[in-house]
Amino acid sequence: MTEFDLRQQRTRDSLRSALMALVAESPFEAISITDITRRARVARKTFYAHYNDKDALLLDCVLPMLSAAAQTVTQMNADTLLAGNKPLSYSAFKHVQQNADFYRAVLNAGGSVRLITHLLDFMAQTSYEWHAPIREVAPKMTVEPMLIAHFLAGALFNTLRWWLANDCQPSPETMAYTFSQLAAPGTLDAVGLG
Amino acid sequence: MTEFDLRQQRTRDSLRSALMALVAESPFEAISITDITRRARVARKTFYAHYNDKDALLLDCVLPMLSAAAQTVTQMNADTLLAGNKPLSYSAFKHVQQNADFYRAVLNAGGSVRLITHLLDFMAQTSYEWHAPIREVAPKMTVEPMLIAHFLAGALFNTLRWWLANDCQPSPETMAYTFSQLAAPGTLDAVGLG
Amino acid sequence: MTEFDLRQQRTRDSLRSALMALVAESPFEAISITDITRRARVARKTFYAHYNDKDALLLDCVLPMLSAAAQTVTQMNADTLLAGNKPLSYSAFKHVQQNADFYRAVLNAGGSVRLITHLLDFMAQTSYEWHAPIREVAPKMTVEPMLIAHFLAGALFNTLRWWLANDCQPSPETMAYTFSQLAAPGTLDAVGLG
Amino acid sequence: MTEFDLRQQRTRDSLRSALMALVAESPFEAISITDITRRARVARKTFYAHYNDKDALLLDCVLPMLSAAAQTVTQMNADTLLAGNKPLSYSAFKHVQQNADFYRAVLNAGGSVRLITHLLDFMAQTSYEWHAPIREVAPKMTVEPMLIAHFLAGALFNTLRWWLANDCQPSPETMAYTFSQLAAPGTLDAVGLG
DNA sequence: TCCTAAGCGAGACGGTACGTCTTGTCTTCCA
DNA sequence: TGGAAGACAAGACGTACCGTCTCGCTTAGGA
Repeated sequence: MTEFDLRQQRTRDSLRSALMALVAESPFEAISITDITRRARVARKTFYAHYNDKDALLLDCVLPMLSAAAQTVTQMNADTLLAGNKPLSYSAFKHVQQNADFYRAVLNAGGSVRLITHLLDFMAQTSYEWHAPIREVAPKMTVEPMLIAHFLAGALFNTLRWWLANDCQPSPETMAYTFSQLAAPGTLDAVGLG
Repeated sequence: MTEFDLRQQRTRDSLRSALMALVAESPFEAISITDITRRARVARKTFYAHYNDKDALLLDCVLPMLSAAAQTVTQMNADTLLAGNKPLSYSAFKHVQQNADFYRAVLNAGGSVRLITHLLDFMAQTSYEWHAPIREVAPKMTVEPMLIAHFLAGALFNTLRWWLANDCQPSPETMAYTFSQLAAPGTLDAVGLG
Repeated sequence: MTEFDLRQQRTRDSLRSALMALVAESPFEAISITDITRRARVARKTFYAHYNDKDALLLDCVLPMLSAAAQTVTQMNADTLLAGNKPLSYSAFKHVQQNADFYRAVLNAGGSVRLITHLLDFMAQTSYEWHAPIREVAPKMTVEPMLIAHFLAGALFNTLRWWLANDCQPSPETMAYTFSQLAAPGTLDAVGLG
Repeated sequence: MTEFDLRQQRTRDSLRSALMALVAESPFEAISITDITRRARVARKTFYAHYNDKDALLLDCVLPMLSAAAQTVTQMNADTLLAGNKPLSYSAFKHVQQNADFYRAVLNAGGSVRLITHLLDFMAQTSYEWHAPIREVAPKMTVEPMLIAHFLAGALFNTLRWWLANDCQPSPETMAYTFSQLAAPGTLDAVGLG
């Protein structure tokens, strides 16, 4: 019961940190389940008892971080959003900077399609939810809100990729400001708040 | 001499159309080189004589289409760019619509990281080159131009993904117009043309 | 522990009998490892976990039979050797007759060099050991004993080949007698027992 | 067209010496037709215009040497055979000594079954023909002559293998004498000339 | 001396085996 | 009973070789 849960939790942790360690050494594509289980000192069978495949483990590494990062700003209301000197994207730049090596390994040529598409969809969804308060005060919605969400998610995603390739220069603060500068006018126009 | 080139060209064509056919049937990830060579009636060795891996073949399928699509607007000058009623993104939406099944198969969970990252970089590069005339007349550049290019490339990329999932509704014309509506204000601001 | 050994033993048996079956159908040279594993319902990897190549498997098929055949006469002493009405070569003729199809397939043009040379060396070695009692009572050794052993091994080997091509006619008893008739005088002379 | 094209002869020579050179460097088994044609500066197609496979070329290298060696003693008559101080096997030992590296490479584990079995049969046939004069004067033939021929061929063959492994020690003369010492008594007995 | 058919080099190709790798399933034993 | 250890079937991987093929160049032998 509790004991088993603890053991299982420990196994999952081993697997997660094994993958994180391996990703720091070689491209995700090149890492085999054999590599992961060997590194985690875990039996092959045990891996499959917890995850269906490599990508499931990868997502299990990333999702908790994402939820955490997302929640830090979810409670903001419309006013803060429009007036805030720390734009929403700031937490994204900060989070990516803190895990730069990991994201560099995973969002480029040797990385994981599954994670990339999941990230794009997750960011779009989060963006959609974040902007719910705005939609409530928006005078007119000339553009499908989900389209805007995907537009912003894609823009942020590729800006992050460029920034990672650029050694995370300039600072997250500057990046977040610039991103808002590029993104805000068009999206506010689109909801009649220009 | 000419003969060899012709034979090789025919082999490449076989491989390309085999891959296109297979991509229409099953996710790219699940397609093996054995599948491709069997379908193309080509020996395994011959595949490797022409391409290093599956992704190289995939890129060879896509790049010619991309260059063609890109060139249709490369010659436009700054005036046309600013005043044109057919925005640059239009050719992208049109092209993707014409190959909707292919891109749906290749840009989602079962697709190719290599192609996605290549596409993002290619679109950023193309965007950068397309906007060269604008940069020449821009009064001030407050934002690194390459950052803008990646911002736009990501935005367009994920908008296209959403649009593909949405059965290419609404029309390419509408999409291109909406995309400009979202993208133009912020980017023009950033170069002092707001 | 024991279980693993049993499983491995069963795998080896499958492989051995698959090869024996295939050798009865087509020349050894023409049998691929793919053929063997398919017939044995065994994975390719598993084959290589047990043997380095086709010849190693072939030897593993033959060696146990040879040791068994060899041991049936190893304990004979010098008296029996000189006086015995069943000469040493008899067990060879008998063994080959019982596996005639196998040896026909494996000792001729489509066969295995590795096995042939191994057989020649094994027969020479066995001959050398069998004749140890004789050497102890031999008055003088005018010829290097190992040379005699190879002489006899080669003679027996090729006599067996001719006999196999001759449909194992005449009987093993007659052959063994004839072989002794041809071999004994010269070899006994050479050790001063003529 | 002349039935004796100089060009074709030169090509065959190139192939033969290429093979001889390669055999001196690596085991026959490990030599590919690609290796041979590259070494001989000959096109792949051309190889197949002259030989069906590697073994055919190998035999074409060996057979002329063998016929030559065989003919040096073919004219001897029965008297010379029985009284001669240079036994028949002498020419074999001499020939093998002159091509020791070649035969070492080709008659052992990495060698050619085809050549070994051909050699055994050739030697038996030659032995049979050489002994024709003896059979004419033999009072009684208690043993099938072809059996004797194969007995002697095998004995000589394996004696040669042992001798090659022994660095061709002792001299061909001694070996031929010893070989006769071992072989003659039994075979002469068998034809009633003991 | 020229001409013409052959021999030939170069090398792409289909087919197929190679030896290695990874995946997901299974079984046995230990804690 | 959960997990470590690891054998196994299935089958893809990238490489190698074989035998066939097409193409022009070269060249010998008959005109």
